[in-house]
Amino acid sequence: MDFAEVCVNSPVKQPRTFSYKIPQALAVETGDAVWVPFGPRVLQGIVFGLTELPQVESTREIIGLIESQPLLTPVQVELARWVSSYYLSSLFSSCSLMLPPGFERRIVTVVKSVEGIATEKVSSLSPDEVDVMGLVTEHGQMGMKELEKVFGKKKAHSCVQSLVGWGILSKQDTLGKVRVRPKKEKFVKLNVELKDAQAFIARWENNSRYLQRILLLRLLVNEGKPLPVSEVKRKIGQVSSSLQTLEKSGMVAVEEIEVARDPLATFSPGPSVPHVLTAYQAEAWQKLQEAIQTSGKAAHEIGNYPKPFLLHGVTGSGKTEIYLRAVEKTIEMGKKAIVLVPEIALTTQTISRFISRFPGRVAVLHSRLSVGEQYDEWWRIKRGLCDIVIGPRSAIFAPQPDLGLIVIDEEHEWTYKQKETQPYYHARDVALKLAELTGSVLVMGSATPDVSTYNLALSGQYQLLELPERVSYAMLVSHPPVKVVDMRRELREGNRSIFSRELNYSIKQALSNGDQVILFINRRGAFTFVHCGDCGFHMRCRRCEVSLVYHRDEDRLVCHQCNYRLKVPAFCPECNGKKIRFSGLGTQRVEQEAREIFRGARLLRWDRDVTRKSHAHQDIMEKFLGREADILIGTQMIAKGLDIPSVNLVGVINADTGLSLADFRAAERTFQLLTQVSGRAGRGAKEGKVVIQTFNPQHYAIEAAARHDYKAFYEKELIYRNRFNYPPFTRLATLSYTHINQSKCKIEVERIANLVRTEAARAGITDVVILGPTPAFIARKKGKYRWQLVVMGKEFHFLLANLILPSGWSINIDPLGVD
DNA sequence: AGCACGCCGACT
DNA sequence: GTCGGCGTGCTC
Repeated sequence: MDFAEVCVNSPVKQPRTFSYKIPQALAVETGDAVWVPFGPRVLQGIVFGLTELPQVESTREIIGLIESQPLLTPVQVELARWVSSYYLSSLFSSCSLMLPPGFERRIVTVVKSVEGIATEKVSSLSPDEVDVMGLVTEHGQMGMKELEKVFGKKKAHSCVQSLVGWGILSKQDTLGKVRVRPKKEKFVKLNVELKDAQAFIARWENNSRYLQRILLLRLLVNEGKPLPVSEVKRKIGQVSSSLQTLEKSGMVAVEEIEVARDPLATFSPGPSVPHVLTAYQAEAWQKLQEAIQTSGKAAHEIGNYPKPFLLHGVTGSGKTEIYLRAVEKTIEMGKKAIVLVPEIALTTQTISRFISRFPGRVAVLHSRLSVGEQYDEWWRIKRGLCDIVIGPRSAIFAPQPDLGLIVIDEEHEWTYKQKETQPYYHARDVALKLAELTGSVLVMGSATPDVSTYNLALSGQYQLLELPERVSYAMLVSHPPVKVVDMRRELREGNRSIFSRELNYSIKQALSNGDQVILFINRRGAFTFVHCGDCGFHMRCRRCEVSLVYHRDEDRLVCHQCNYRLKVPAFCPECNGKKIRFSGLGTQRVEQEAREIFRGARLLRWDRDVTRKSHAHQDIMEKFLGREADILIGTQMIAKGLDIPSVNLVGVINADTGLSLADFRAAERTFQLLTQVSGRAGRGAKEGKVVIQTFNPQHYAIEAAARHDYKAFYEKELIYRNRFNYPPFTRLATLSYTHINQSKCKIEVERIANLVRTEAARAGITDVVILGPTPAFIARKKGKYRWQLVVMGKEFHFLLANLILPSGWSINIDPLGVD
């Protein structure tokens, strides 16, 4: 094998590998990170495979290894290949997901002045060139980036080029700074026999000049192991001089040892409660246990990997206990696990249970960890030191060796789909592929499974495990009764408050009983719609096609898309009218009105505006748990993970906000959210109550949520999906294009639409429909127009994979929601 | 990123 | 017919 197929970190994203010759002296294997020449520069690359023959005749040589061991396993290389081809993204971007944090290093161009320039050359330079030369000579050397800042990109480049041509300056590519390296700490240890040290102590301990040295030696003798210098300093004060003397005399040695930073410091382990399984739990556990046992015996080696599990369990049915046992069993079989949770900050209660059940063996991957901490964790995992990796969607790419189990908690959550940067992957789909590649057992859990997931479970693709009962502290509890209030009727009967009479009464009742209340409203801000009472003009963001929301605490109009902020105008910008009207409902207004109506009640608000600070989630949760507030008002955040026994009433202020969205998944989302919110009530000893306010009381999503009836919802939803041929009956992809010029944007999208349609016809593809061009749901974002095509069909992969799109385009496979 | 290549307009 | 603007594509 003389050649390597390498995917390079090229600024032009390439979905393929390039062939390089392996130098005689270099041992290269699949998964290695290498430096390779690429055009005029040196780039980072990942070896995807070794071959006898290159793709092209003339090849260049690999420069060297970046790390002495492969950073990706063969399975990960395979997974990267799959991610790239499925999501139509570059190979390197897929690898990036799996590489140690801070791995990517840029090339920095540095300009230096050349020694001994003949002065006669200088006289023929332009004034700009003289300035550039002057600045560079003054600093000795300068980065190209800095020069660009001073002179502008164009000028800097042209001047540098001619100066280099004259031989006055020289240009060199160097590597950018390493962003992270292992954290090292100085340790001090005894460098002589124990008895020699003791003899030294005995001899000098009464001499005051030796005080520090004696203290230090005693400490080392007593501890019997190397100690961090920082700890020594903490215990016996300043020691650097005596340390130096002892080191010189050879009594002690100081060395640097790599240490891991401790990211679990912020998690307090919860109590580890032994559990007795209910009959349903026991049945589910039985099947899961069998699968873990067989897969541990490498059944997948004959191409027979275990069928994924869907654990459908109502809120509070004890899914976490099943996960914990599955992890335990997996470890017993000598394998390791990855546990995915939707959002670390909102699932601390679940994570604490893992940490206390498996102390010292859990790695929690948290986006709030510093890059350094993330780097340490990556290597700890890679070295096989963590039996369990818990994290958000990206944790599916953790370098966990000997993988035997993948758990996806709250499988239906949308946070599992990456939508900020390419590849736009879904962690659930990646997990399915990874489970297949490693023969791991995959457990997806949810109270309200994704309609597509449940459909696959019913069709036998997944094994369905059902937990239909609620348990609390080993006792069976019933679902709280849900009262649906028709807000049209409230209006008709003269109640214009945002609280229905039912909810108003229930809150007062709960407060007088000393119970806690949760109020759910799915929008931030105070008023979500601001318009002119005279001409009807409505306040919109000037860069995005969305309404501005009035935020009372800062007295500003805020764009929830681009964060643009604006003072409320005193006059209408259109007709100069004075009647600026506020309407629509957000958390701040609910807080305000609740303050007026329920006087004396202590309120707490939980939305993105108050959680921007780092530990805010934890703070709010603890405050509410510690009964420092009576009413908690919040957005979806309160619907997740919060397990508070003393909450007896949950009020949904407006169940319809999600329903009105132009998305075929609107009903599903509403059902999931309402079910989750309702699940917050009555987790303790008392029976809870849920009040849902709505203008659509007959909507099937609301009716089914009120009856806690997942199956009824699923059946209605599936009929609707089938009628309009939406997933799971088809697949979707959106191709979107952004451009500052509205008409250019539209023309380009029309061009591609025609291209795709022609190509589909030519290739004889009949089951693919191309919708559009249409403006995106948010037709303009941050000043750029957005048009898109929606591709619907079962087999569009071939069609899209061969499409060549100019820059400005992006493809989203299996998109979630409107964007 | 940087360089080659090519297409089009202004000039000898 | 030639020179050179820059827009586009390629780098194993």
